[in-house]
Amino acid sequence: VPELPEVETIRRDLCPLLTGRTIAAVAVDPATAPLLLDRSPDAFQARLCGRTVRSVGRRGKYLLFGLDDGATWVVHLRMTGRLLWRQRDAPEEPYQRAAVAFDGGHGLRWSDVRKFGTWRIAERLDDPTPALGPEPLDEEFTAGWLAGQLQGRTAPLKSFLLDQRRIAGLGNIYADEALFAAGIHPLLEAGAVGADQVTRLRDACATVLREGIEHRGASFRDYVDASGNAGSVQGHVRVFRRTGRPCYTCGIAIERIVVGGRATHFCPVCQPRPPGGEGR
DNA sequence: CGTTACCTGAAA
DNA sequence: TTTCAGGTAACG
Repeated sequence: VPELPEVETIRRDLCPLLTGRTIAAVAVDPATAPLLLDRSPDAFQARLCGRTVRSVGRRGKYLLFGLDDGATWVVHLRMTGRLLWRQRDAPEEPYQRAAVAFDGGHGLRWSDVRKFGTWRIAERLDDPTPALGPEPLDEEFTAGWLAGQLQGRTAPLKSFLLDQRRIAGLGNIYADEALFAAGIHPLLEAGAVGADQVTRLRDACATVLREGIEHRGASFRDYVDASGNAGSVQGHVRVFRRTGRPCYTCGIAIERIVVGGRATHFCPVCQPRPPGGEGR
């Protein structure tokens, strides 16, 4: 569900609401706790209560709540996780699995149909996230750097783009959209991307993610922002889930294949199959 | 590197 | 009833 633009939208919404607020209580559904938390619900609550939020950050698809004692509360929404800012006495959310009450009468509700989401606490000196590639909207994400990463890789380019250790934050929607914007077939071997294509690919990744943030994320299914409102990216995609519908550029029907176990959408004309073509 | 499992509900 | 879902970790 949430990729970089969705997580960034939530981060921007929550930053002014949470910064300076102090955690008053943490409640977690006991059946969900073993999947959600990195410790017992009691230990988690004890670790967070009384802490004040100093920063609300993001790294890839991880939300990072910086606490006043140097620790970081690390949240990953995975497929169906939602963080909603609600008044204390607001009714429980559908599939609400946890809640964090803050001073001031509001709190965060955690809703997660599939229970894949994770909360953990990273202490001051811990790495808050696993090893991730660069932020695609940062300066360090250059064509030269990307070319070096692509070098020698045999995986399909689509799979490369989804690998968070290479680039942090692209998911299935924006990977398909970036490949369309760059005019590259998703099955092209990563190491076979040409020098001119690398530059287009770098720019395409940054552009689709920036536009995704501008449209406040993609609500094809479960995603909503911290107020419960849908984004509008789904009204602007060129290929994602447009199987059989005409390409906005050339009019040919968009195709759907499976790459690395993920649904993949592309235009067979605007993203021509590479010569010597990958098959499957 | 590719495949599978994790969990649940909506859509086909 | 079966398939599919925007993510990742753990497999072989």
